[in-house]
This record gives sequence, C-alpha cells and structure tokens, in this order.
Amino acid sequence: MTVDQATVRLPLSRDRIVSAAVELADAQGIEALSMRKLGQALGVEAMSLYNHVEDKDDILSGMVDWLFAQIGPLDGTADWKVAVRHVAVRAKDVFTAHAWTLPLISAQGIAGPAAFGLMDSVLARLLAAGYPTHLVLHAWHVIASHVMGYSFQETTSVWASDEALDRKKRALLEGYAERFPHVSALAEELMACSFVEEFEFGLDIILSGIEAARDTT
Amino acid sequence: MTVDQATVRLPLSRDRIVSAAVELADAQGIEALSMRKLGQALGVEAMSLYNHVEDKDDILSGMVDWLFAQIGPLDGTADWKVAVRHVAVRAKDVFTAHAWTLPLISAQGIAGPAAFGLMDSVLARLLAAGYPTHLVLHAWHVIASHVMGYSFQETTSVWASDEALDRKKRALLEGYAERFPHVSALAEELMACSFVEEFEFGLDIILSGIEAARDTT
DNA sequence: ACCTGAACACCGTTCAAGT
DNA sequence: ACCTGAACACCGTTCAAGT
Repeated sequence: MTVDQATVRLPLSRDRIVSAAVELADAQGIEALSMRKLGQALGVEAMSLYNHVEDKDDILSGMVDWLFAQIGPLDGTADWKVAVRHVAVRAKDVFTAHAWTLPLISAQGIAGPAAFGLMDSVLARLLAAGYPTHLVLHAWHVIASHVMGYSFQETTSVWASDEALDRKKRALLEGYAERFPHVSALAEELMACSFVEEFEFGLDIILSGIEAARDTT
Repeated sequence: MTVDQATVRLPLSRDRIVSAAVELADAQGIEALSMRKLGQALGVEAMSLYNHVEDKDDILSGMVDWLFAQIGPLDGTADWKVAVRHVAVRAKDVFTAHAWTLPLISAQGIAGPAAFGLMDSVLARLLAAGYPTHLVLHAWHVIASHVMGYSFQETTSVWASDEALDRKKRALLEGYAERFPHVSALAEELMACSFVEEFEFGLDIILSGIEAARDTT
C-alpha cells in the first residue's frame, strides 16, 4: 500500500540474470553483452552480479541451457520417428531464432540439466524402439549433427537475406562471379532456397537410414 | 654476409599475420589471441598490424579461409560419391584439428576465396553427376551440415576425453546420474565411442539418401 | 610506406568498505 | 547477506608523430 512498493526491486537471482542476458543478446547481439550493460539492464552495478553467479562464463552456460529448456520435452507420439522428427524441428527453430546460439554453444559446450534431460528422453525412446546401444549413440550423434549443422548454416549463410548482405559482401560476391561459376550460377537459387524444406529433406533421409540400419542387424 | 642480415625481419603481410594468428590460437587458444600478443609474436607493436589488415575481424576471417585452404581440392576420383566422401572426411579432420574452428566460423561466417572454391568444385561435381539444381543445393547443405555438426560435437562434447573432464564437470555428471538414467547408463560407451566411425556411418546414409532422391525424380 | 607511443573507451574481476 | 566504488590488468582502435 505504500509508495515504496512501486520502487521495490525484485531480488536478483541466477535465473533473473540469465533471462536478462538472453533479452540483451537478442536485442543487441552477443558481443554487446557485458557485465556492466547487464547490470544496468537489471538496475544494479555490474559487481553485484557476482553475488549470484560465478562469472560471465556461468551466465553464458545458463543461456545455453535456457535454449534447451525452450525446446521442451519429447512428445508422446506413438511412432518414435514422428516424435524424434518433431523434437528435431523444434530444436532447429529455437536455435535459429537466437543468432547467438552457435557462437555460445561452440564456446561453452553443452552440459546443463535441460540439455541432459532432452538427451535422456531421446535415448530412452530409441532404446524402447529396439535399437542396440551402439546404434542409439550413432543415431543420437547423427541427428544432433544435422540439427546443429543446419542451424549453423542458416545462421551464418552469406546468402541468408538481402537485408544482411551489406555492400562489402555484395562486392565480394560480384568479384568472385567469374572465378566460381557454379556458385554464382546457383546464387539466386541459394538465396531463395527454403531452409525448412531442406532441413526436413535431410532429416527424413537420416531417420530412414538409421531405421534401416536397425532392421538389418 | 653481414651480421645485420641475421636480424633483418621478413616484411609483414596479411598472410604472415594470419599464419601467426593460427599458430597462436593453436598453441594458446582463441581467447588468448589479442592484437598485442599477435604483434609480439611477430616482433612488432600491435598498431603496426593495422597497416596490413583492416581490423581484428579481418584476421579472424583470414583464419577461417586458411582452414578451407588446408582441406584442399576435390580429387579426380571417377565416382562422385567417393570423391565427395573423401573431401568431407578431410574437412572434418581439418576442422577438428583446430579447436577454434567452430567458434570462429560461427562468429565470422564463411565468405573467403578458398571456401568458395571448395563449394564451387563440389557443386560442379554434383551437377556433372546428373543432379537437378534444386537437389544439388539440398545435397550440398545436408553434407555441409553433417561435416560441421559432427566437428562441432567432437569439439564440444562433454564426453570428449578423460583429460578434459575437470573436476567440476565430473561432479556435475555424477550429480546428474540418477536424474538422467539413460545418459548415465550409456556414459561409458559415450566416452569410448569412435567419432570417426560414427561420422562415416552418417555420411554414408546421407550420400546414399541423396543418390536415391536423384534416381527417383 | 611503414612503424610507434600515447591516448581513448571499453572489458572482466577483486576487494575493502559500506548497509 | 547483499550492494558499491575504486582499482587492476587487460582489450581493440585512432591518430599524430616519427623514420
């Protein structure tokens, strides 16, 4: 009831800090994420963050696990192939929605609880579908590669969008035109190609391939 | 013949700077690569580098293209599948040999002449093998995803090596044991698994899959 | 043409001091 | 228990000054 309440700040916590970091990185890019700016966004001095978080790496790891939490669990679809397909598509959507995903994962690695939870549920599903353990690992790694590799390309592609092609890059591509005839012949198609369709094309090849491997051993 | 000659320095150049940067990043890690340390390694002040290089990003882009130059061209093997398989394996070997590959590519993108040259030769080969253009792009993206995704996992895996598992991570994994039963049941196999074998398992599934797609359309 | 020293505007992090 | 100000050891980059 007092006026004070309006200005009372939420207490800081690791979760609140990680969320603020995600917002800041989404809005201004990962290279703009500094302890000082993050503190400012939370209405606090940078040094206060160290009361709730080990160091900056700890925040970045928290952001990586936040991504995996966004993907959500495997759904209960009866067919393992359909369920795995769904979760792969969702993972790719989350990863490509945040441009800082790949730089961060490649710097921090993946070792948080949400990531392990997702992995655990997929492994369980494959085991239940009759895969021998060595094939479970093969399948997991091949699927994860596809998801991360594709997100990677979609995020870093030179062809990604007309918008992102600044003059410098455009000049570069024009200069390359006669040196790399096949690339430039396909350049228009490269810019127009649907990453969604391509991702699912590859995913289906992989899912059918590992299923065939299961059924022939 | 004079004593002076022994102390004459090679003139600086973009190539020499990029090579020195590669050496420094290999030896001390990418986060240790600063303009000041790089200058020191070349026997020069940091500010001199700016006479031969636009800025630090320019050096990092040069390092990315250096990687693609290491992979070398598509060989002339008659069978396109064999030739593409070879180059994919070589690419993965180069990428995983330098821990800074993925962080750098994910931050810088891929837009150098060596990278375009490799892409051009693969596209040419697939066109010659009778792929329609839309399938060429699908094939390229799926193969590139597999190479980068796998290099990515091999580089960032928590399971990568006993050596790399510091006490902190080990404690984390032990704490997760009962929460993630399938992961921990497979942990030993995960640590022992051969990334080479798995990479080629997936690669063969993909190559056969795109070939089948070509032959049914 | 190339190199340098000093300076600027930033970093992450520590620590003693405050409440 | 939590927050802060000052400080330390770094960054990338600019620019006037030297040769």
